[in-house]
Amino acid sequence: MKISTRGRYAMRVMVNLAMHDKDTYIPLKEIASEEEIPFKYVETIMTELSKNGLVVGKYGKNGGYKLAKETSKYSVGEILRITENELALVDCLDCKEKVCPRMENCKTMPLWKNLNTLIIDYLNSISLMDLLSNNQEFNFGEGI
Amino acid sequence: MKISTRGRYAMRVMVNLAMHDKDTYIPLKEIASEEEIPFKYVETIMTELSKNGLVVGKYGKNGGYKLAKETSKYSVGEILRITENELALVDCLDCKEKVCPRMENCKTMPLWKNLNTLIIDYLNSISLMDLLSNNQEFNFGEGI
DNA sequence: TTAATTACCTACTAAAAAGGTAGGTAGAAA
DNA sequence: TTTCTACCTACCTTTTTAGTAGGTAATTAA
Repeated sequence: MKISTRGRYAMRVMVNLAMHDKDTYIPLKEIASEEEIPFKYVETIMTELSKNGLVVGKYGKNGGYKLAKETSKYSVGEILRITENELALVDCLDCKEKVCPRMENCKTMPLWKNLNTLIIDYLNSISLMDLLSNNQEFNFGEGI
Repeated sequence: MKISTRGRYAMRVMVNLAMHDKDTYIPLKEIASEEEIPFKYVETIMTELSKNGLVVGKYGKNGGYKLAKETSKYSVGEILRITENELALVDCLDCKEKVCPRMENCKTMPLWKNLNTLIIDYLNSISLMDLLSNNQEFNFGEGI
């Protein structure tokens, strides 16, 4: 029950990009060193984000990565969905998996289902833009 | 970002116990076969639950396990806290870990912190008794 | 008192996942 | 044409997860 390093790194890189000028390409080398993330590792993450259209890469000198759209248009959920291998909390919830034969009268299933919904809904409700603000609470109540 | 098999098994065993008579000891062998969980594996889980006082074990013939208290007195959170190794979503949130040097100006930290609180609060709010009801929603709104 | 039954304990192992490396090729700009 | 960068493929190491094996220690029924 942990967010993987991949997912955390991805979020940090996205935030980092979000803090740069919207239209300039930032070399990954820079980001990696700023964020203290192993370059070669983050490279594999970025390739995936790029393939999924979340960032735009550009070859050659003055190349690098930039965001593909406005920070307000990214949800945290869509970023993590790519870097974590699907966000389903238990395999039984993952449509791609064969359905569990116990499902029908499994007393614990609703728990996972509800928890999963809670998490996904929350992650989908937070935008990359929200993270940039210094308000530590964004749209989640009560404080910490 | 998955609930471990350990945690899921633990929940199923607890629910199973909860459906039996409150005062009779149920041999683990029975539960394991009913729940189709490898006996030797679930044994290690039960020992832990027992050591932490969640269930009471009794040796010998007519021995087995029973719950230590009313089903309404268990929160799902307290069961999972034992079987998952701490529920903290990212290590940075785990008090036992050394504090991350980036913490101060980490833009992603509030996200994890809030999400973590959301999850823990939810798990703590659901009781074992809630799971027994056929109402698939217990105290979580909107439906699925 | 003995045999059966059960929890409890310790140690191991196999498989999978996570985290990280290495060494390239392809494309673009100075 | 050199330099810089993304992008691709394959591998390696460590950690975690899931599961086994083979006992010992209480307890009860016969």
